[in-house]
Amino acid sequence: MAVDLELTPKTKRAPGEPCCEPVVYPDVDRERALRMAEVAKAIGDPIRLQVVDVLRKHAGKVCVYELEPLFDVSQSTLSHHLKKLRDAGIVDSERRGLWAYYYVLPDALDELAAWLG
Amino acid sequence: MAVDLELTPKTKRAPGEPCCEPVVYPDVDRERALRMAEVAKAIGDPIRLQVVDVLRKHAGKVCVYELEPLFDVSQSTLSHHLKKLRDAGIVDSERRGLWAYYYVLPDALDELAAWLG
DNA sequence: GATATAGATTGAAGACGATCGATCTGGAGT
DNA sequence: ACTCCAGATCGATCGTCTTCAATCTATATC
Repeated sequence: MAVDLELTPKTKRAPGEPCCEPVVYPDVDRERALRMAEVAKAIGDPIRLQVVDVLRKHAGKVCVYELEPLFDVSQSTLSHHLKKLRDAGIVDSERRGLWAYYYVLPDALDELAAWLG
Repeated sequence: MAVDLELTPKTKRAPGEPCCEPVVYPDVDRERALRMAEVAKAIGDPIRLQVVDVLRKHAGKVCVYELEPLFDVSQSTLSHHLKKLRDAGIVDSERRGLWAYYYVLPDALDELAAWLG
């Protein structure tokens, strides 16, 4: 039960059989991982992913009213999804009269896209 | 609610003020959205994202034993995260002796990466 | 066979997410 | 002023996620 202060991992391994290459650290640091994971999580729902797809293809602005019939969820649920996308910094909206126009923020997906390769 | 087959939206809009362009359909169909969202959700956690990053940078195989000290979570939590990545089809593992070697499956991230641009 | 170890699984806690109907808000039309 | 409508928010339900300690399962060494 003696404590081993060597550079080797916390317990001995089978002699003559190295486990694997030396310990490696992630190239992506925790902050970057948090940012990218937040974006990934936001598009980690099929409805939100399709919403982003529609908004991207219509580079202009699309109002929630037109979005609604495309998805098989209630108005409040869609509104909730849009809020998630807003909170993740992927989309933003602009109000004109009764309608709210949504659009994908430029560069919002770039870091994740670049990491994915 | 299913997509409305009429050309006009379900209620009248303010006269003289068109809401927006005609209804558009997502280019990404539901099945593709489900597949991509599953992958996005799997990397939608900072630890899992960093795990994938380490495994990708070390195109070979890295065992869980080497992975453990890199992350500030218990062994069972890390094992659980690895299972999520396996279930999402992002990584796979191979057992050799006591150790389990993980690697990112080729093409696993391609569809999402391509969609993100 | 006995013991140690890498890793998966289980069970439980608490936080978080998706969804809905109902309600609230604030512009527009009458 | 009153009504109507697009959209946001609220409150509730129910399921999933993250996390841990504890246990189980193979494999390796003695």
